[in-house]
Amino acid sequence: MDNNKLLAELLLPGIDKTPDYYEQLYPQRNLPEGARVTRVAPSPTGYLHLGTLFTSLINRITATTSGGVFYTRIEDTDKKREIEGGIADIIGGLNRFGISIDEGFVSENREKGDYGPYKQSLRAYIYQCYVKDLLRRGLAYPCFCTAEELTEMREKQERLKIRTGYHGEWAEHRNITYAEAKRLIDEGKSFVIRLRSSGDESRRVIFDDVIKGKIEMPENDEDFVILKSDGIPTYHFAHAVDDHLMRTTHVFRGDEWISSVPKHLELFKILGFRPVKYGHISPIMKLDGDAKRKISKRKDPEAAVRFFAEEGYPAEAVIEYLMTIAASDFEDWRRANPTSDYRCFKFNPKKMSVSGALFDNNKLNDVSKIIISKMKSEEVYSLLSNWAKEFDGEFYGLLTESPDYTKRMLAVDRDGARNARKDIAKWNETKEYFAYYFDRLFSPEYSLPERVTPQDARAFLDKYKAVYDACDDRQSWFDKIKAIAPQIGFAAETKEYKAQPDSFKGSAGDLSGVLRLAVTGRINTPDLCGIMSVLGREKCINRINNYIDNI
RNA sequence: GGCCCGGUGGUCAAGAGGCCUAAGACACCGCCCUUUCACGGCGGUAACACGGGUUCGAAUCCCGUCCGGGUCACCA
Repeated sequence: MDNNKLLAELLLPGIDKTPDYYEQLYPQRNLPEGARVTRVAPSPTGYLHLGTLFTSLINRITATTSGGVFYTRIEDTDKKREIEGGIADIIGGLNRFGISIDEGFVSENREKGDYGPYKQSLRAYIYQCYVKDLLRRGLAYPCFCTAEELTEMREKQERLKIRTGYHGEWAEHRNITYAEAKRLIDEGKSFVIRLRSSGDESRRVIFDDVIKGKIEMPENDEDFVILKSDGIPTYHFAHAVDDHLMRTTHVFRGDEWISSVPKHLELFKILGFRPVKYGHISPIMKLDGDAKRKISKRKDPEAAVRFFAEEGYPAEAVIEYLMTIAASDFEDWRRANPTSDYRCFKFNPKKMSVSGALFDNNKLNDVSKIIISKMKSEEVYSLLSNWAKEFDGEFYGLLTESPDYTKRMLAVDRDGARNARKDIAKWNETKEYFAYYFDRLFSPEYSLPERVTPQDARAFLDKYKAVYDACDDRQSWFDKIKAIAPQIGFAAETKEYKAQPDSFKGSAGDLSGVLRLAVTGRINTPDLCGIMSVLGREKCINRINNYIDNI
């Protein structure tokens, strides 16, 4: 047996499957021409991050647009950094945001599909078969350097001002013999397996990124690690093997990966795999002082997708906003198709921004307001109460005490309104917004509109009480106010007042302001007539009386 | 520092040599509508990073400078 084969047996004994076996086990997918197979491969080292959601959305919509498959794969090759509940949060989050998963992990512990297992820690044996094959072919070798030795080497390279890394002359164990390796192993030394790179730094590798276009870089010539000392592959190796075996066609991932594309391409080549198409996504940025930077898990609460749920942004709004960043033609499409599901949008990665977009809260709020304004009261009731149940117990109690009352409240200026209000962006604003509907939250200030004296206010309210009828429709409701106005020196019509401001104390509008303040404690509200009708006679009269007593 | 990528209003962006006196959206301001506030309508402020080329003509092509971002692990 030659050196390579001896080495392969020494390093990975008991690994007896060959690449051919897996090629047959995971056949080509039977999909129509042009269908794209995409995936998202989160690592459970933290909770669902905005960037991961964004990446998932792009991969999802790409698969959808092309009639392909979108799957999830858990990249848990770094056991040290893994956190409890990470998978549940990530997969659960994708589900909550309506990113449907065709294959792979569909919940914390359930996976489906024929290309599994979809968790890398369960695929160790597969990777090792491929590594062993590389070893036999002389394309990989063991390296016994310790972390300290590697650091020392890098420092030396830095001192010498030459390119750092384990390559060329610096690749200490590149030509290790079977005998040496055996001796070191017998001594109990641990080792990693490195690729024996045939790349040349002076040659260029060119690839066509579906988002960024043509990119040219020096070839990889580093003998990077493919199998760690614990027998688990590095990201690079797992990516090549998994995406090939799972028959992925397109990989959309964060653009921090661009610089490792030469490594990946080299791997695809020596493994005999057809390379995937890459699309590198620019990160979502945030303004920090006046510097733009990648949104960060540690510093920015909005980095965790959970934040949006807590704030009470409807999932649909977050996705809609993300779509506007993802595709520059999305808003045009939306204008042309105001009621279509975003999933019907034909996504074209060429329309993606090449540079990172600043996260724009104004825009998110606007998008969210539009979405909420289109909902009917039933839908608002269901989403709002679900939100409150999780994040505001007191409000939840109030909201669900009388669902019918709450729904009538939500219907004001909404169901059947010709112009939808756009004043709610997220559910955590609604407790304050709807406060006057609930005695427990109602805390009036007893102020007066400009131009109205306490005497006039009382006079108006006394007269109003006498004619008030809780069943009045909008028109008769306001007609009554207009009828009272001239009796106490106010103009019935605003125009009248504006034409001759000196002839009147104010207009009927000022008087409705008095009523508004009395009943809601606010100077601005949605349609007062509607509000009073939801509140009911008893509450309105009580509040009017209290107001009269307190001004 | 090496290697990549990028730079159009405050933000997201359209723009592929003449259609650019540079779209649209968000934000901001004003007016109109109006029982308040919104909604809606109309209008406004505001940008091609800089310097050289190429060309009859440059936001668009080339070079340089500056600025921003990413990456250089047994992390993904």
